Amino acid sequence: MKHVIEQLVLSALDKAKNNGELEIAESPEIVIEKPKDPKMGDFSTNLAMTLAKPERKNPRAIAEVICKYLKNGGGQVERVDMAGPGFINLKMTPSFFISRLLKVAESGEDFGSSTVGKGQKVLVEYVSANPTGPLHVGHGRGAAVGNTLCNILQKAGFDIKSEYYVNDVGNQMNILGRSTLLRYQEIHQKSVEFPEDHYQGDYIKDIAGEIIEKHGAEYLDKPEEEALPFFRQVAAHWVLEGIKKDLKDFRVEFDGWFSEKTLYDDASVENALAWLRDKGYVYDKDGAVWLKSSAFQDDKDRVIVKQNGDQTYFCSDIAYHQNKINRGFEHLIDLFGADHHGYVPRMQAVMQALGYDRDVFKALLVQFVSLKRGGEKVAMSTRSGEFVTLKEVVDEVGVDAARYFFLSRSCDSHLDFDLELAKKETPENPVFYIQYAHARICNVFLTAQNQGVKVPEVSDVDLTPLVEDEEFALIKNILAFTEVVEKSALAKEVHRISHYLHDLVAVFHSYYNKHRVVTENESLTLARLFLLHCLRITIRNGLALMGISAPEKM
RNA sequence: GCGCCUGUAGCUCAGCUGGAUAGAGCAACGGACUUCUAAUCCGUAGGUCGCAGGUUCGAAUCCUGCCAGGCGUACCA
Repeated sequence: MKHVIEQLVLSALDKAKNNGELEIAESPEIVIEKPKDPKMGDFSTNLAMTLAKPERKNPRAIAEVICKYLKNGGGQVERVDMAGPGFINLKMTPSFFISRLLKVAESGEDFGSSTVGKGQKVLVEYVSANPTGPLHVGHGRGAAVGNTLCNILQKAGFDIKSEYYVNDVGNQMNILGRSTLLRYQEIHQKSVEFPEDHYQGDYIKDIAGEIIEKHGAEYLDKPEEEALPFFRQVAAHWVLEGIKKDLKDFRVEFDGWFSEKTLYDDASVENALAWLRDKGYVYDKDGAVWLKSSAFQDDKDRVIVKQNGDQTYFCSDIAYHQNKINRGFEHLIDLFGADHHGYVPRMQAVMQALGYDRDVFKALLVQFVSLKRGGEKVAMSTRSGEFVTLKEVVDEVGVDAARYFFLSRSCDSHLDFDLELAKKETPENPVFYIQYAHARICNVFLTAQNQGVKVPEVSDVDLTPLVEDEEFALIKNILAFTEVVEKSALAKEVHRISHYLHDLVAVFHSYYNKHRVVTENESLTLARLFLLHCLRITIRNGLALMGISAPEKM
């Protein structure tokens, strides 16, 4: 919608330039805003103020010229005036909004989509938690944000694929296997010492128990070298399947699950290293192999092969990200927990070493979640196995509430997640506010239906009965949806959607309390129903982006 | 020490990349259900935007320096 206004302003500038009233040496950036006070108009621009310097004129004088040429705005501009230090305020005609509202109904599920992404191929990698134990709340935040970011980017016209990178090789896997083996022996009354750095969680005992069910004491007397691969494989599979299920239950699905192991099997890691070594970005020191990441703005060089010959995770990350680019992705977005932020410069260094622009890689850092229960902090520690899992949270508060809490805060601020609050079905809990609006609208349609009124078709609806300020406030808010999605996509800021929906729905609730929709006046009823129809589409589409349900009844 | 994030109403947070009188929700207080769901609405009250400088027509927003909290600073992930 603002693009249209932009065009109007641009053409006004052109005319002013052609008539010699303004110089306009270079075309300025047009910023269209919504004035704080609706009395000021529907749109405003500070253009005259930004032009003051290059034009060497008083901003008010410039504004006056622009206003003059804006007045013939193709019959869409009702009023244009200058205010304050040089703001230009525009008020549009009702038909300007009405004609656009019709398109909302036409677009339906598609409303909100745009082409700002220009079909650029983007790979979003998120969660990617080590498959050594169940996901906890922190992963949940990453999952909700990553999933929603994909939805938003897609809606904004990016070509998105999502991926979970499975670290299925390395020392962590060995420890997982060994933890399971030890528990297995323990259950068979064998006295074992369970090391502190092994996985303490009860799920390890569950896995061992399942192995016993199928294989009994078969592995009890086998040497560790023989038993370990089996336990490692079974445990890894068990954990990964659990993760997949938890995510699915959380409405998070991936386009792909990428196994780290395959990068070793097909020699990708080896080849990447050889290539980098050939370029002189890899060298040997102290018996280890290093990447010269300091050549690309990283603090220091990083080890990729340890003294003992094991590769670091960072090593296969190089091959993995090269692999992503080889698959044709133009932008790589990784979601990291805040504790991984040290990884960002070294990944950007990798991009450069591989010969790409460092900005091809973008990390989205998601800050920590601190879990509370009625204001009291819930302690969490992975090592001791005392963590609150995603599943537990979802079981307790439900998917909708959990996702809403994760998605309504900016990623780079710490999140206080209060389980008691998320669970409450009272006005203290903001989750239901949006859903309630949707249910209310559905109920209005039910009432209308019971009285034999049908929702009008786009082709024959008469919207002239819509005259109330609140109605136009609603229409304007609905029409802003596409821009919100666009901006949210470009800024990669997921939380804008929930704030937008909250504001949108507030306007509705207020309207609902003031005006009746289903009345004796048929043409008015039809027009209002149509407006609500468009509103319902917007709420549904917005909630769909966030992966939150839109209930018809509450 | 260095790096990243954060500091806005009693609490939880927005503030659209420098604009007009800093906004919501919750909590507090006062009102609105014989009328499409009161999980709602209307109103009142609540602020030295961490502190101090700087940049300009204009700063919560940009720059510098402090202060406070979180997270990093591994041949762990």
